[in-house]
Amino acid sequence: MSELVECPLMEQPLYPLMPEKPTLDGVEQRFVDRWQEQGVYRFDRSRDRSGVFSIDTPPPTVSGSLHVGHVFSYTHTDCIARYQRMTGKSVFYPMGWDDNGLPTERRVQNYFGVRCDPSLPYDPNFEPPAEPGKNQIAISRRNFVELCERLTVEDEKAFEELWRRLGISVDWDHTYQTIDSNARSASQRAFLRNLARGEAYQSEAPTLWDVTFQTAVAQAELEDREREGAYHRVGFKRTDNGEPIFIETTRPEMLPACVALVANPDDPRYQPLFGKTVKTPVFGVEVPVVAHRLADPEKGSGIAMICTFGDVTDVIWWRELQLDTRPIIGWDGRILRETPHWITSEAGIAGYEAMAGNTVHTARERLVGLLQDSGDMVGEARKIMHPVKFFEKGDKPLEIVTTRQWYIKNGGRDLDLRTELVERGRQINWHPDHMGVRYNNWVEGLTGDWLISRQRFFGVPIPVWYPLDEDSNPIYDSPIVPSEDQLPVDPAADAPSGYTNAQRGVAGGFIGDPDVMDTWATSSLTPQIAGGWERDNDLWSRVFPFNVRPQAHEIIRTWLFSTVVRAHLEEGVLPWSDASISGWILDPDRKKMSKSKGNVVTPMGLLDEHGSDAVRYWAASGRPGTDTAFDVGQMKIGRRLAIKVLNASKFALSLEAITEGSPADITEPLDRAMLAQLAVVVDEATAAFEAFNYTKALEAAEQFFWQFCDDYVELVKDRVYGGSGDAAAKSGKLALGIATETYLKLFAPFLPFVTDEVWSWWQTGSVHASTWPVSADIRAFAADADPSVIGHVSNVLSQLRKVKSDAQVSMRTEMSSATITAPSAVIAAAKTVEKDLLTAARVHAANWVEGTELSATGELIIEAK
RNA sequence: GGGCGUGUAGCUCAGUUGGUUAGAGCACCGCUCUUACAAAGCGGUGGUCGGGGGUUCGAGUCCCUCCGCGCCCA
Repeated sequence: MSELVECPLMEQPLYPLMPEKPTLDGVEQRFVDRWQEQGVYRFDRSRDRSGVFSIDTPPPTVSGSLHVGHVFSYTHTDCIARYQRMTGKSVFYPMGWDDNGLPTERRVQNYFGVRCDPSLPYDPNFEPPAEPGKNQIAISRRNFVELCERLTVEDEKAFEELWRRLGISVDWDHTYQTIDSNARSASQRAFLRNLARGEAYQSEAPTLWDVTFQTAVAQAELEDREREGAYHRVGFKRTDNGEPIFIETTRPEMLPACVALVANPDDPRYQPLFGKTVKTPVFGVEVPVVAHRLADPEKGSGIAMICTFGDVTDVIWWRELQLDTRPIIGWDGRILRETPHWITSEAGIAGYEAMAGNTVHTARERLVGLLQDSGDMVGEARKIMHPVKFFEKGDKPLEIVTTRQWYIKNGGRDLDLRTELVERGRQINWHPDHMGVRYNNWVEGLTGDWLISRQRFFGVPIPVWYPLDEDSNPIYDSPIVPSEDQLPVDPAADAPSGYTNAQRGVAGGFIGDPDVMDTWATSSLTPQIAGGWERDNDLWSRVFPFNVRPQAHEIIRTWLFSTVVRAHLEEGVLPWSDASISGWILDPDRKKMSKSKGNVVTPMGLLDEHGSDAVRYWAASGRPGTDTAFDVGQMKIGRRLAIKVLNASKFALSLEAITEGSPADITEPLDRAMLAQLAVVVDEATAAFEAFNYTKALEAAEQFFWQFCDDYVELVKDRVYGGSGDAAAKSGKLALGIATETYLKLFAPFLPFVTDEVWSWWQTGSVHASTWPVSADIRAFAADADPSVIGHVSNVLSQLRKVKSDAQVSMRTEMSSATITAPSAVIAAAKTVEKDLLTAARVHAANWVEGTELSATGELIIEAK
């Protein structure tokens, strides 16, 4: 008994919380819970704007599936967020869910077996059937939206679970949905202010139209797809002498909509024809031959027909040459049933009747038959490949129809605004820099304003009504708008002030605008929605303009640009100072990963298999803006790194590493040299993070850490055990402690779980709530040591190890003497730490020889067995 | 067709304003059961930097040109 009391060494170990066998098992769940309980990532709204770092987090489309790309890009942002938090900023990192739009509508239709009919009244007691029936049940828009909301709640849970498990440090108290009432209010408020300032307007104009979805499509949602088409060579007879003029068209079915032929003004073949007229074959309609620069002499026969509206070039010609309007395509994509008034000949009327009511495909077949019978078409159709415009989510070629739609000015028609928006793009700090070019190309290539109305259901309604005249015709020129305190409104369900719902659709009453806003018209307001614009002015003043918008490069033209437009119009500022653009995930064949190719991987499965830190390590190794290969190998390296952090830290702490001490305690040149190197690494990592280059910050930390483990720890081991006395041991313990604390902090943004695990053994609180290392503090302990010394010493140590490796003996083998040849600078460096070096290499005596190349030889002491 | 990016070891990638014999990790080969770590450690092999031309005392790096790949826009 008494012996135990008198023996201080039998007291508790220095770090009693350190486990006997450290492990990564279960760290994710343990710390996810702990962070939530302790509110580690809670936004501190006592801080003013200068103390805040705010992130305009991309709201994922929750009805889409989770994929590796999510893990990839959100990790990038999280690394930045964690760094900023550690530098002392209060980080505003909200999460949003993008529920709007077509994908959700489709899922709701299939899942519940319903379809939306906006003409129906809201049924507050509606319940969908337990199993979707054969026929879809028609329900009101509000009922439909409620089902959308019900379904997306489930989707959001899956996303939230993944983010938490991945260790994304968002503040879950600031979560929004792009369809929730705050988002609806913000979207409608912004729209009403655009309207009041003349920035939003409605127009009856040719509009790209998806016949499947029955909705208008904006320029930003277009994509060209290469499709097979065929040139049909068709003759138009001159009205003066009956000679045929041959055009080549891929859309012969548009012939009844023809308003002119067009050729390039410089084309000598057709110059004599300008000002003359021709007659359309079959229909016998007289049309002029006109000149325009956009007519391509190389294309087809060099002369083309202009129709209402076969393609976007037709629209330009129609507008600039002020041609007639002769539409023949309906909103359903079929040829209009009623024979147009401009077709008057008997043969023409008969020809039209053969096409009327048909799809364009059938109409084409019919008309080609007629043209061949009449001899107006020469030969067979000649097949070609050509680009055709599609809605990015659609699978039928777009038609152009004339409809009344809402627009917001975006510089597509107003040169001054365009100049301002180009300038805004220049003001953004792009990461990487070259992504700004995409913005610029897009803005300068705009051909019209932003079409924001959509003929869909699950979105934010356009908040206007129209009065009806005595004949029940809407008076579109004088829309009725709500006051801002009435928002959000649903014009399909709510009546405007001064009216009752009994007057809906009645002469002298009103109707609501039936349309909803484009998804981007809502998500362009994510800073406003998340930041509490006009809802929580206190919050707004602390977070706006935001610091950074993280996003993918393919939506620069849509999300990024539209957000700039809204902030510019409303606030006259940029919505954020920086944009950090992440790249794609490529599969090992360097193809973009996609579901259709069957090469996507379930993110949760990855986290289960490798651990969150390991997957994050892989993600963080993808440089900003760079496409990155999906690489399980990198995840395994990440896992090894996490385990190494665990083991190395345990070892350092078991050597009684300490952090309490003064610079005077660091007496050993080796320790100073290591700390000098560490200070440089801190500078590198800090500079990289300030430039949003998380990858470079990780590389700097990692490189230091491996060398620290391989060389410094080996070099200092014996001394810390007491081989050179107490003072020399204390110097090593303090240096080990400072280094351990520092590398844990440097790794914390990347490996949040393992670093907090180690932190919990010997420090209080969370490493994520600690402070980012300051190089000057470390440098104070390093005195004026040269940071390059460690590198030289490592190289010498390697050479001494090589002697043993070549002799195929254990590294524990003693050497009675060693001869080291090296440049003078290396010798000088090594000699400053000679005792540590020779002890670690188990060399009894060293002989230093100056030479150009580093090498070593030695006398090994082989003990007889 | 136009724009941007990219091409460095078998694979994944670093290579700062042009400056000694081009680096790291994985893989591979060899060694060491060493007391933090054998799912580990130590050592090593491996590249005419996509091809060609040019500027320069000197080019992975700058210029021209061609080729491959990716994305964006037509």
